[in-house]
Amino acid sequence: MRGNKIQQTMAAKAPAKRPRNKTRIQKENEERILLAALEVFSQTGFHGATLDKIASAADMSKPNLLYYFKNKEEIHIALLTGLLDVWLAPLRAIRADGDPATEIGSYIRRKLESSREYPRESRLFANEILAGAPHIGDFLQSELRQLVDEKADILQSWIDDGRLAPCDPRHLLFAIWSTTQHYADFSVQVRHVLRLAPGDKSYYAEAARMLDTLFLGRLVAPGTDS
Amino acid sequence: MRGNKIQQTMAAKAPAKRPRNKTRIQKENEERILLAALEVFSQTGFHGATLDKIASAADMSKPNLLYYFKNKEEIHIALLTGLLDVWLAPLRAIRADGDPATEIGSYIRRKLESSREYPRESRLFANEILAGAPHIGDFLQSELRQLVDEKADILQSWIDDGRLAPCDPRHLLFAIWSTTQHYADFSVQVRHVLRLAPGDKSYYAEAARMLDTLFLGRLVAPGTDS
DNA sequence: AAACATTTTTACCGTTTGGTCAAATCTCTT
DNA sequence: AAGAGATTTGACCAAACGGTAAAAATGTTT
Repeated sequence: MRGNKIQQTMAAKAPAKRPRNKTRIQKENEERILLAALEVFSQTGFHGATLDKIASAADMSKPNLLYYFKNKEEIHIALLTGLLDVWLAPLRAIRADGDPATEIGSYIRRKLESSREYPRESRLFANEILAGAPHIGDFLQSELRQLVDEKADILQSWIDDGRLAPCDPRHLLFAIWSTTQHYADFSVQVRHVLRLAPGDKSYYAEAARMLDTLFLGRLVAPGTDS
Repeated sequence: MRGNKIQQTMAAKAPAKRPRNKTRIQKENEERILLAALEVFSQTGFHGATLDKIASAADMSKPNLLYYFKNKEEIHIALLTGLLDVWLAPLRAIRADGDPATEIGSYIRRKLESSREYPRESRLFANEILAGAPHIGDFLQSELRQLVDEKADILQSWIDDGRLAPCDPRHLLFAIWSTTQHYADFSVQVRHVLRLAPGDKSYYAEAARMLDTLFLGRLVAPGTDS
């Protein structure tokens, strides 16, 4: 009841105006706009982004931009919904019949890879969640929750088999999400602490090592606690 | 050369207008404004916040608000700089002569407590970092970096003593920051996944257990990997 | 209670912003 | 090459926004 605006408008106009196949120009320009919007939204957030900035980033006039998307919100929603499948792909890939260490390790590597390759998408998502998820509340409650339920069951079965330490599987996922996405969302802080130049992404190698130790190894040496 | 605007303006006006002690009303109203601004900024980010919203949240007229802070940016900076000491307090408390497990465990608990008690502050900070830290870049490069250097040395000494697994100490801190702050910054997502109502913070108990297992215990059972 | 400083309000201003409209131009099909 | 439909543009608008000026009201001090 919250994130279905696209479908509503589509459905409402369906009888009056048939969808028509997309033109070459249409496809090209929509792609250009979404690319420009990703850049702008991820840098300044929804409210900080202006149609003028997006239009100029897409090398296009503002009215022309609004010929393809009827308003700013629609661009934002189009970006987010387009992102969600890619976002969930690493989690979907977890297999119940795999080895826990292997599966979790691969998942972490995929999420970390995702942070390194798609930092703008990560920040777009982070901005949306921080703002209270006004556009993807539905997704969180349906698709995401269902997928998490599924995968949590797998993790739970591993726990029941004694192959994974007893813990709340969902919180384990939170830990993986937060640590991996941190490197995209808080990259400015990471770079300042590590004294790296703006473009430098060399820290990802060390990050992978750290997360391996944390999730697959043992951090604190045994015997030190009383 | 980036976050010293307050001092500049203060210094510039110093000879012309002495600082004068703050009035009762002044102190009261500045506090009211900062409280209201925290609420608004943390909900909508810097650009999404408007002076009208802040003023009305502070139950005050806009010009009256601008009598106490000369513009929107100054309110934002005042909030952030006021936050930073509180933000670093948990890290400062790490002692070199303590037990690694105890010290790290306490640090995690303090950071988690911080997320639960000050979620708005956490989101304010997250928003600022996501936006590229335009107002606290200096802080990240100086105070934060120096403190991290200090504490990283402590962690490194524990590693050298074999009391902590070999890892990059700074990345260990990143992992603690991200996992603990996640519960404040991404609380909407956490709640949706866990099927909890908006105000419900009951997940913090389970979060603490998870992070203990992760950072102080061993997640994946030994012997499962080939 | 007079005198002074502080605080608050009313009215306003220039700019930015999201968005519209109709005319002009371009593209594709026949 | 003509016509229809798709695309692009320039001119424009109302609302929202950050901020100002000066007068009015209030508080404080003597």
